[in-house]
Amino acid sequence: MASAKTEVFTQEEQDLASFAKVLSHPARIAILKILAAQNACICGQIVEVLPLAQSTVSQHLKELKNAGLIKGTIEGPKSCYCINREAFEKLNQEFNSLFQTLQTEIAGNCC
Amino acid sequence: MASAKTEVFTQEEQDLASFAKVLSHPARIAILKILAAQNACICGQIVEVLPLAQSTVSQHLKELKNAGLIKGTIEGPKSCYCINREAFEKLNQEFNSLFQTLQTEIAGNCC
DNA sequence: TTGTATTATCGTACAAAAACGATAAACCAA
DNA sequence: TTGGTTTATCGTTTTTGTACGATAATACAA
Repeated sequence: MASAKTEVFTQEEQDLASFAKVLSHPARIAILKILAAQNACICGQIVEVLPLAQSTVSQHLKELKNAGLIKGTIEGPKSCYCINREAFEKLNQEFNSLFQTLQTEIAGNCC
Repeated sequence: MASAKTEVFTQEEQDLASFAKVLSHPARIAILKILAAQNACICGQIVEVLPLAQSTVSQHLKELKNAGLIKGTIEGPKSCYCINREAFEKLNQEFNSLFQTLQTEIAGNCC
């Protein structure tokens, strides 16, 4: 937060940080699991399961959607959400790339 | 933040969210890369590279250390930090586990 | 058209994160 | 011991995140 002097960090670092931020709340992880496990794509079904107000769940869904991790379509008065597989494949790759970098490029630990 | 009603979410969800939160700032990702790439384990060297105040860098280092992602040892007046490989292996596994769950357990997309 | 159900958005309150300067703490060198 | 170097911590300010209730918007049913 604050200024963050975001200009200085690489695009990759900022992208990864943004994705991580979306995953940094247990409610959003729970929502993703719900979407993945069932066809419970309707917002109301998620509200029933989670102990959060409808407006709060809707807010989390919005963030997940803004990040591209889920897709949403309107079905009449209802809204249908589901996992965006392509996005997660990309995200998975980015994380793995970071992990590989961190684990392999160690020239020799000093601790 | 706020209450977060953390009691309701599973331990796995909370753990993953905590790890993600640590990675949710580009400065911390940059610090991890610096530690991995060089033997620049000294706090001062990181301060030189990043456009952040020394106190801010120290704060980020503390968070990384609290999360167990890096190890730190005191060398006289200096502090030496380095990547905790074991922690990253575990983190990598947890993320991969989540990604697999999200990508495989889709019973049939509705969007 | 009127009502009902569902979801999104607005406004607000509070908690947490991020940044910085200043200062304290720790250790080595002279 | 004194002074210099390095890092951690404290105090503060600003920004962001989280949560909720209330309300608006949307579309279907009667």
